[in-house]
Amino acid sequence: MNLKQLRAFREVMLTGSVSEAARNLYRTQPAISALIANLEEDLSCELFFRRGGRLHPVPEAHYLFEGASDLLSRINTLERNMKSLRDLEQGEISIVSMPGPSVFLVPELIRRFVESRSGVRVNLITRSSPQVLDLMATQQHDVGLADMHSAATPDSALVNHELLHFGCRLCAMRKDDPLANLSEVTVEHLDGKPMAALQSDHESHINTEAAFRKAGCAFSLRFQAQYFIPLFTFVEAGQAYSIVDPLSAEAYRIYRKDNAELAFRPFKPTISFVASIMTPAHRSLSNLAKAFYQSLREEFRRINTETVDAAAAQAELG
Amino acid sequence: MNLKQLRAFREVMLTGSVSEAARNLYRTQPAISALIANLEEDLSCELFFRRGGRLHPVPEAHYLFEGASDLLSRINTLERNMKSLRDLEQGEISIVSMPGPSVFLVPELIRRFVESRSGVRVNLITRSSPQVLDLMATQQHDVGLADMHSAATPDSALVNHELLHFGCRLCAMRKDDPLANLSEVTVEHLDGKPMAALQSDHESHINTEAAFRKAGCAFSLRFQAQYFIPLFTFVEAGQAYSIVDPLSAEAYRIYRKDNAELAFRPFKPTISFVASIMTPAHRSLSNLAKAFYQSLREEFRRINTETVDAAAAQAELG
DNA sequence: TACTTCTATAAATTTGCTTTATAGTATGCG
DNA sequence: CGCATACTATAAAGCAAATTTATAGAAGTA
Repeated sequence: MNLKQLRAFREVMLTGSVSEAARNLYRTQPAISALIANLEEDLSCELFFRRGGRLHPVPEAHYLFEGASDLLSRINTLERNMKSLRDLEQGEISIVSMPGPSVFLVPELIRRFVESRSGVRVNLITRSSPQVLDLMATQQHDVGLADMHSAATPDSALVNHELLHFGCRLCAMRKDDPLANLSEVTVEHLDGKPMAALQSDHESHINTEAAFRKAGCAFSLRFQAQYFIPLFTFVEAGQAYSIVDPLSAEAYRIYRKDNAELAFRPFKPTISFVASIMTPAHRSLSNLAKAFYQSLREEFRRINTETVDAAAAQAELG
Repeated sequence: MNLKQLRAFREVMLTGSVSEAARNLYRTQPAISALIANLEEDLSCELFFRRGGRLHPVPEAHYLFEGASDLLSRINTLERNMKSLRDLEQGEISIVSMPGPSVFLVPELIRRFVESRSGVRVNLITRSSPQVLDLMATQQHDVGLADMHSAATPDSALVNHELLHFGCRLCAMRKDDPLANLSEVTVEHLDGKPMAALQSDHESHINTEAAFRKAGCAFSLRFQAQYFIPLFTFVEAGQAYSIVDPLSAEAYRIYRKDNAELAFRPFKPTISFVASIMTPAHRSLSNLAKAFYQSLREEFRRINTETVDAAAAQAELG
C-alpha cells in the first residue's frame, strides 16, 4: 500500500471511473488500472467488482475510502506545514532578554520581523543579565540578549555568544536645553550637572564615572535605575542628563514616536560596554529562529550607526 | 514526499543513525541516505545538519517527525483494519427476518458465525414477510429472510432471491403422547385431533388443510399464531398437535436445550412451502455478509435434512 | 598510527511505474 | 442490427525510481 495507489483509488471512488480518474491525475488509464490492481493485490482484497465494463465499489472499498481520504488530507497538511516552516511563515521563537531592550526595542524589532509572517508565535522573557545566561544554558530558548559583565563569563560550552560592542555615544537632554545647541557634548559640559545613569555595578556606569574622573570633572549622580527608559522620565523633566547608548535612544524614539521631548547629541568620549546576543550551543536553531537572529544583529548594527549619525545631523540643524 | 521517505526518516530519527535505520529496515545504508536526501530535496528543507560524520536533526525535523509518526501509525491501522475486513473478522451485518426464525434460530446461527469473529457487529431486524421485502428493497440490509406468499411476488429488480423449499415434514407432540411411538405420523392419525397451525393465510396452513381434506380427514384447528414458537406452548400442554418444518423444530430444540418436552416425528404427506433468502440486487455484499449468507444457506440445508433424519432415528428408538 | 564506524557518492542493477498499443465488452443511436 | 463510442484489462516497451555494490572521506578510539 502506498500513496500513489491511495491517490488513484480515491480518485476512482470520487469519479466512479478509471478513465476519468486518469484524466484528473494526468496519467493514462492503464496506469490507474494498474495502481488499482496493485492495491487490490497488496490488500488481498477486491475493492471493485467489474460489471458492464465499469467498476463498482464493494463495501470494503467505502471503508478504505474513508481512511485513504483522511490519510491523504493529513499528508497534504503536513506538506503545507513543512513548506510554511521552510518559508519562515510559521513557527515559534523564544527570546530571553535583559530588561532594557525588552521594553520597547526588542518588541518593535519582533513586530517588524513578524509582520510578514502570520503564523509565527513569539515568547519574550525578561530576566536580569545573569539569569539570561542561565536560561539560555538550558537550551530551551532561541535567542538571548544580555550585558556581558566581567562577572558573567560566557560559558562557551553551553551558549554561543556574539559580542556586541556598544558605545554610549549619545547624551540625552531636553530639546530646549542649552546643550542641545552643541553639535557635540563632552564631559566638561556636564561637569557637576545632575546625571541619570544605570546602576553602579553596570559597566557603562563604571566607565562613565571613570571618564569624568579622568577629565577632572565632577560626576554628580542623581538618578539610578536598572535600565534607561525610567531614567528618561527625569531627563524629560529637565532634572538630569544621561549618557546613553544608541539602542536606548532608539527605544526612546520608538516609544515617544512623534512626541519626543528629548534631544540626543553626540557625546565624547565614547563610553563602551559589551553585550551579547546568545544562541544555544547544543541544538541548532530553527530556520525561523536563525532568520530572527540575523535580523536582530542587522538591526542592532544599523541602529548603532544610524542613530548616532541622526543625532549629529540634528545637532547641525539645531 | 512519499511513505518510503517517511519511514526511513522516522527510523533515522528514532535510531539517530542512518546505518542503524538501514539495518532495521533491511536496506543498505546508501538506500536510506538517498531517501533522506530525496525527502530533504522534496521539502526543500534541510532536516539534519551533518557534523562529525553524524546526522543531527534540526527543529523542523522534530515537527516532521511528529507528523510522520502519526501518519505512519494511521496507515498501519488502516492496513490492519483492511486485513481484518478481508479476513472477515470485522464489519457489520444487517439482517431482516420474518418473526419465526428471528426468535431462536437466526440468533443461534448468528451466534455461531460470530463466535470466531470478535470484531463483527450485527443488526437483526424482525418484520413481517412483506415488510422484509420492502426493507430489503432499500438496499440497506445484507440478508433478508421471508416467506414467499404468492401475494409477495419477488421484485427481482431490487432483490436477489434464493428460494428455499421447506417441507413441513414433522409432527410435533408431547414425548409421552401415544403417537410418539409411531415411526411415521400420517394425516389419518391426526383425523379430528386438535391442531395448532400458522395463520390461515400462510401457505403451510392452506396446504395442511388441503392435505387433510384430500385424505377425507377432519382438520380440527384449535390454535393459530404467526409462527410456531408460541404454538409449542399448546403442544407441550398436550392441547394440540402441529405440523411443522424442520427449522422450527430446530428452533425448539435450541430454546429448550436439554429440557425438551416435545417429540418430533416424520410426517406424511410433506406439506411444502417456500421461503426466500434475499440479498440486495443493487449493491454488492461485503465479504463478511457474503460469508454469513453462505453460512445461513448451508445451515438451513443441513437442518432441513438432519432434523428429519434425527426425528426418524428417535422414532425407531422410541 | 591503525582500526573501526560512520556518511556521501558514483555506477550498475533491479524494480516498479507509465505509456503505447490493442483487445474485449457494454451502451447508445440511426 | 450494425456502427460508433466509451469503458476496462493486458501485454510489451520505455523510463524513472529505488536499491545495491563499491568506494572515498571524516571522525572517534585504542
